Amino acid sequence: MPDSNINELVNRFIAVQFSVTKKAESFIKEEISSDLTNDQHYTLRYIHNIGSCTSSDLAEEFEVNKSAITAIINRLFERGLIQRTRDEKDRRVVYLALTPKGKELFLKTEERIANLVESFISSFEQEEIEQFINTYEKLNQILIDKKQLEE
Amino acid sequence: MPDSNINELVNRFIAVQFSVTKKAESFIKEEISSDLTNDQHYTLRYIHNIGSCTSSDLAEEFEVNKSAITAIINRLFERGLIQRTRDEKDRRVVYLALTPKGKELFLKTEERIANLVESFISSFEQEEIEQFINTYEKLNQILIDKKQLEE
DNA sequence: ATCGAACAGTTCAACTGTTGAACTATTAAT
DNA sequence: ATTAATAGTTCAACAGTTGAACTGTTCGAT
Repeated sequence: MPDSNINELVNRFIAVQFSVTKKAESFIKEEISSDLTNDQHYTLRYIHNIGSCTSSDLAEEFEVNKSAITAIINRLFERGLIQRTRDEKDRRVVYLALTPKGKELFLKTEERIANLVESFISSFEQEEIEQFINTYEKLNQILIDKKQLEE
Repeated sequence: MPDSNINELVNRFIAVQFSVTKKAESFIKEEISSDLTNDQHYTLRYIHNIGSCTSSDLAEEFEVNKSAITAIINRLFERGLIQRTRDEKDRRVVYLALTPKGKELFLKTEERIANLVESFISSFEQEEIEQFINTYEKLNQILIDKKQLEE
């Protein structure tokens, strides 16, 4: 790629990534804040999609310390949205899963978010948005690979 | 767009947007956390790019309450990175600008971030990344329009 | 078989960022 | 002139985060 353009592309990318992220977070918050914070929703989403996981899994996925996860899980646990189950074979491990109440609340908020996202992306031609998501997923893979190189 | 695909696109979009954002934030933090938090950097960036602005401008741009901006600005002010100047015509208004020290620190951290972003996007063919950023900017405009409809 | 290292998770203090209400100071409106 | 509105700050309360210290458990090398 010629150097003449790459700085401009980098700056455009930084600006648009920042702006879209801020606005998307703000729309999601508007939609769900009466029920959950955004981070609480993302936590429920991860556990729901994977079925059951540990604090360490979440810490790795969200790239934060385990103690940050403990704090989030404690709040969800106190509200009866998450259950903790000790592994009987390795008693250090605690499995996290959604309670029925947690699952119900998650599905409700996730549906609102999906409707929101659909209202945005349905403005595009299917081919354009598919190409966009394909490139976005490639970028994600590049980030994952770079992360693993660090370890 | 046919309904059969749109749910899948929505889910892929939600997943990849979340994952890229988390990882990007984490890389940036790794790069600059010895000097600034990410939010502090974004604050300096906005003020630097626009030259001079008010707390209210920042609150609108970042979609948070003005008191959240006061807290961030206080920390940057105490470190001598930002200066406050009262408007002599309308003495309610306070203009924020970077001090030389603030500008120097900002340029240093911004360069590190630009190098990071460049290392990611230079993996792509120029045409693909340009198309990606074009669509991303369209999406940004859709979010801006939707935001304005709410007001 | 034991004992020290490694691991999973928690607790705690300290910090950043956020909200929303109450407040100060100033300007605008009628 | 009095009332409204505006710009910004302060404060208490909360969510999220870090990093160190801790508990309890398992693994591994001798």
